[in-house]
Parts: sequence; C-alpha cells; structure tokens
Amino acid sequence: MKAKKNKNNLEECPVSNTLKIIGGKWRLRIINEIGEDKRRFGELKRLIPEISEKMLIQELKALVEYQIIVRKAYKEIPPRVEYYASEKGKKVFPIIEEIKKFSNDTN
Amino acid sequence: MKAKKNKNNLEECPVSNTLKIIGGKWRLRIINEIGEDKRRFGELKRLIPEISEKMLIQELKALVEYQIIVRKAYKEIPPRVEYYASEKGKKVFPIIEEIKKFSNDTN
DNA sequence: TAAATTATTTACTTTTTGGTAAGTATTATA
DNA sequence: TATAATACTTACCAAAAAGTAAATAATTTA
Repeated sequence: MKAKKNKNNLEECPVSNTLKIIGGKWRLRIINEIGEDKRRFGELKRLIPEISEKMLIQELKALVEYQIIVRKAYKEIPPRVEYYASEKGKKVFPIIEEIKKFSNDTN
Repeated sequence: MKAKKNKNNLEECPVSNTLKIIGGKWRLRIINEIGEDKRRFGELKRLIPEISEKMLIQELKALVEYQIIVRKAYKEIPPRVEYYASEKGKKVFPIIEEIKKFSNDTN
C-alpha cells in the first residue's frame, strides 16, 4: 500500500493532481493521437500539425516520465522511435472519451 | 442543425476544442467545487485556497462566458453572488468523474 | 561528394498565465 | 466616525508555457 505524501500540508485534490500529469495544451491531444497504436515522432508531427517539434518532444518526454507512454528506440539510421500508451496511459482514454462526448453534446 | 466553422481551414479536434473551454489550471477545479450546488465567491475562495482572487473571478467570468456556469447576483449590501452549473456545465461532470477515477486508479 | 533521412537539441524571443497587493462601492453595526 | 462585510477591480511584476529557427548525428542513396 503506497503512502500518500501527507507530511505537513500538501496532497491537493485529485483534479489538480491529475492535471499535473495530463494538463496543458498538448498532452491529451498527443495521447489521443497515439491511442492504441504505436506512433513515431514524425507521424505525431503530421497528426498534430499545430505543434512545434520542440513542444512535441518536450511533452513526449514528460509523458514518458509520468509513465503514461513508453518510448522504444530502434538502433537504426536514420533513427526510428516509437511511442505507445502504457497500461497507466490507457487509463486516460476514458477521460478523452468523455471529452469527446462533451464536444459532441455541446457544439 | 448548427453548421461547423469549416470555412478555410480551422475547426480542429474535439480534444483541443474542449480544452479551450475547460483547460488550464483552474477551470475544472472550480467546476468541481461548484458541482450541483450554488457557490458564492467567498465560498469558492475557501474551497480552493491556492487560487488568488484575481484568478478566481477571471476564471469564473470565462466560465460564465462559455455558459458553463451561471452567475446570479442579489441586490444586497454587502453583495451576494451565487454561481452554479448550467445544463451545459453539468455535462462536464462526467469528465471530472473520469479524472477522479484516474487519480484513484493510478496513485 | 552532396543530399536525404529522422529524432532530437539548443538558444532566443514572445505570449500566456499567474501572483501580490492595494483599492472600490455600499450599507449596517459598534 | 470607524470598521466590517462582500465581490470584485486594477496596476504592476514574475514565472511558465509556447513559438521560431537553426543545428546535430550517423548513415544511406544519388
């Protein structure tokens, strides 16, 4: 059983905590484009044309650190790297589904 | 039937579109604290101690503009203002629910 | 030899978001 | 008369997020 970090104060609300991981302009977008697939960096670039390369790797890195996605690099030239959702990452799919429903329901 | 704004290019993805409305550090947090209740400004301040007053009204205003919440002001002195979720706003509850599930599942 | 390929990295600038702290209006109450 | 109460508003500054543009490494192919 993992202890919660209730030392002095901190440990906020579940909403804020989750937003630290998947909040921001790009993360859900990226996770959505990866979905159940494996995606290469260049592929994601095409799928999300509005994102800059800098933001894309930066956010991919963060998602890897949070263990939402997995990075697999092949030792080839030119390089090939694939990203895919971890088990933890798959747990954000339902959030995305609800977001899509909201979008449909409200537009 | 409402036409989608597919003039020249634009009209992005449902994820990005929804994040414009409920994205950012505070909006989901605020909606979550309002929930099914009516909440006064000062109440929300207490419920979300980390937010500054400036951010709180700023975000409340934005949520009112997006018709996620409703602002009801009573003509009293000292002033009394209540905020509550609109029908549209209630449609974001399922998103919040999934976020909470994620938080539970993963911590 | 030059160019293409791919996934980064870096430096620099702009934009957006957020924080602090003080002020306002209006009435009731001490 | 001074203070409390409430929901803001304003000005000013700092920090975080994001954009631009160019560079890199290591091979293969033309």
